[in-house]
Amino acid sequence: MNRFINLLKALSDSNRLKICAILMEKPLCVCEITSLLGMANSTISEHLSVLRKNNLVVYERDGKWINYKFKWPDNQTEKMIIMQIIEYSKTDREFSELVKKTASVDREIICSR
Amino acid sequence: MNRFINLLKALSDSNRLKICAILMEKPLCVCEITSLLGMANSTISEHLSVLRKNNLVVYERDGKWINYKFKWPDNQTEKMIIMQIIEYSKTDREFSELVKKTASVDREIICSR
DNA sequence: GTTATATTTCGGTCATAACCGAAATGATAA
DNA sequence: TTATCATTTCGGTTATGACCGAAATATAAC
Repeated sequence: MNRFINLLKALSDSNRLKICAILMEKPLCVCEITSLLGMANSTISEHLSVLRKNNLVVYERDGKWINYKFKWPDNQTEKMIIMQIIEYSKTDREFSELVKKTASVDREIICSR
Repeated sequence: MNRFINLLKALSDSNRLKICAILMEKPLCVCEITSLLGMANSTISEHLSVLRKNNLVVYERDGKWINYKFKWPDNQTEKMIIMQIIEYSKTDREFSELVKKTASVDREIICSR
């Protein structure tokens, strides 16, 4: 029960919901997410830590970057609920534009300024 | 968007989720909810205030009591999401036992001790 | 090995939220 | 009008969470 409440809490933050939505588009490194959301990388890292603790993302190293990927829960009901929450949030304009921008983000340009 | 996030936040608290679940059973006064959840009535009142602000409950006076009722959102997607969240939370044992207890709660006995 | 750099951790600030008991409110009942 | 009692508001405490910049860590590139 508490596990489920924590899952809901993790999704009840617009920035984390945005991170989930863009990670559903494609795997991203912290730099890219930082650039897309316009926040400090430490903040993004902490959000990712919350999502990780709730098994909503996984990551794997790729050269000098770490790719974060969205991960659906095994439980079908939880999966359904999360799917609806994220899909519904995409009906928001700012939200959907962010998702659209995700396709063209390029770590080679963004990182190591 | 923020409206939806606030709705999720309102449901991301186990006590408020419990209140929603028991109000789906039948309308209850603050005393009854207080008794069922075992918390201070001021705390319950504040939780109800949050649910009210998010249009998840309505209330009407009934003699010396105020009956709180659960209210589904008009928006169908939101309704669906909330329905699944509450139904899923009822699969928790403690949660479902609380819901079961609701049927037999009686304000005449509980209130004005 | 040293440097560069992506990521995480840490210290700190600010805001918010859950909870309680007590006081205030407001409607009912006497 | 006064007393009663359900409910809300208030003051205060404690915990948590979002955010930042800076320091620490770890990996990769040289």
